[in-house]
Amino acid sequence: MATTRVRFCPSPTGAPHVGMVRTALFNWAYARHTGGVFVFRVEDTDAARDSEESYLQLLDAMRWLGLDWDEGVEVGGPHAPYRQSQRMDLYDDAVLRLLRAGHVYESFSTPEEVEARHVAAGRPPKLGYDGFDRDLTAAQRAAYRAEGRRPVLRVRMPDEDVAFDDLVRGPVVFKAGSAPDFAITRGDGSPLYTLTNPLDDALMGITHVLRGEDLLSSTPRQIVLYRALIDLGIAAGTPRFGHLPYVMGEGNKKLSKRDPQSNLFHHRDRGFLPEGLVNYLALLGWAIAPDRDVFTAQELVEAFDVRDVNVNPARFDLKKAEAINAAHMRRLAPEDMARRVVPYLHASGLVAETDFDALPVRWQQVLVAAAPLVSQRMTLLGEAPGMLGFFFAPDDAVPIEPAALAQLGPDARSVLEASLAALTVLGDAAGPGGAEAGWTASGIHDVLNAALVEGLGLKPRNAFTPLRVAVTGRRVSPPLFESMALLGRDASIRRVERLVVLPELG
RNA sequence: GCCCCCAUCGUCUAGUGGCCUAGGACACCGCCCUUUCACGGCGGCGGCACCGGUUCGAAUCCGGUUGGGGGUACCA
Repeated sequence: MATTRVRFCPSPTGAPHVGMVRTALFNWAYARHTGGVFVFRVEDTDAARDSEESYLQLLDAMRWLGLDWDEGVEVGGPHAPYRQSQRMDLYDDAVLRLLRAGHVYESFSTPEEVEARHVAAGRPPKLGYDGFDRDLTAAQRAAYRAEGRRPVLRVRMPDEDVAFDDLVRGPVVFKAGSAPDFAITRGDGSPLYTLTNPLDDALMGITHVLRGEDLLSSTPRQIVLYRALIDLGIAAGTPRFGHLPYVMGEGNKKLSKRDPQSNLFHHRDRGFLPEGLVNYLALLGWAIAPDRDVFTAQELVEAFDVRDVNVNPARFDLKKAEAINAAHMRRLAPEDMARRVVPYLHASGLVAETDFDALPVRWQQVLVAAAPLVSQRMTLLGEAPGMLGFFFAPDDAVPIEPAALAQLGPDARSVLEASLAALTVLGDAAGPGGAEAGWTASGIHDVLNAALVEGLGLKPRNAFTPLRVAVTGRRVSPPLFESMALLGRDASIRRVERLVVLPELG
């Protein structure tokens, strides 16, 4: 059996779109699942809309998500180059052969003329090209050229139904005459997507075309072009097509490029894990099992088959995406989590370094130790600064939320004073001879519990909330005693002392 | 206008004629756990668009209706 060859072939226009990424993901997963080849080609034939910046973003997106490709831009391969802007001679050659064989013809009609003919004949104006130039004589063509007109080349559509078996939708039939003869070049001779996409697929031996549903109705045209390419010996056969459901936004519309949620990098900036996004995107139109929806890319690859892809459009649901991401967050090993959090800490100005390895060892240790405390409390890495910021702030400058202060009762000061008295008797660390007196989470808990809950008869909630505010500045924080243990004895005590004397207190 | 696709809880989905008085997840609401917030556990809310057929039997098959979406470019 021939090797499966699939491709991802975006146009570099604008920022990477989550719908586009989902298409890339399914192609990648299918290639990996079948042991096939994943080709990454860039379709930059529209100079007016394409940009180098967008091309770079595409690479960035694919690499970030871990969607590696076997052939294509940057890595090369037997069918290089993989940017269509560098393949123009190939297109020119194919166009010539198509024209000589009579599969395409020169068309001089302007859109305005076509429309005028429809109107004159009492037809709706927007019917599409009418085949007017199909059988122009050489003399007529010469006359048009003499007027200064430059023709586009059109493919003759057959007067018969075009059918194919869609990998996700099953049999699809387009009625004869429903697609007009279509252009494959512009008037200046430059090739259009309608030519370059199927031609490159043929040239690159693509066996399975998995793409968005928006291209479903262009499939009969591509099949007809493919027949011509087969006739010319350029294509070995027609690929199998599979049309993936849309990714929808709010309302019932395709997720718009204008919507920030459509931008992959928007989600990365907020702190999505690539694992989380890959997992969530795979859920849009596919399911790994009836009762499970958290899985790794590897598990996706093992289970993925295009034939299992759903036909319905799927709405991008940020809440669900975040929940999936949170599940992956909890799976991260402490050091892994610590490393990933650093860029977000840096972005918030909490640390000067952008990279974990550049951090002072003391802070590396704090981060790794704090990771397990916060991993199940975070949905996105972007929450890390809020969650961990108090570790990095100077003791006398920990920001204290007004709301956190406001919730404290009138006895907060006395609670803090009692805490101080209890804490100061605690040693620096758990000594070999006196474990109960060490500055550890359990040591701190025991001594505080004895002083406040048992001693003063306070409810745990009332006893520990003032301390939490003193140490972290917030009403919500990582576990208090573990945080104090990590922060260290001196820093913890200084922070409590600071709050005690704060005039705003009670 | 014409062509094509689609239709299960609010959302993502499982379901390919009997295992379905329709399963899971997110969201939401209770309760439990608990030093906050979470995690976790338990429970609840909530759906086969409609009408006909086929069949002993239909969410599943067929036809239609309605409702969405896409295409109909010298964009991709």
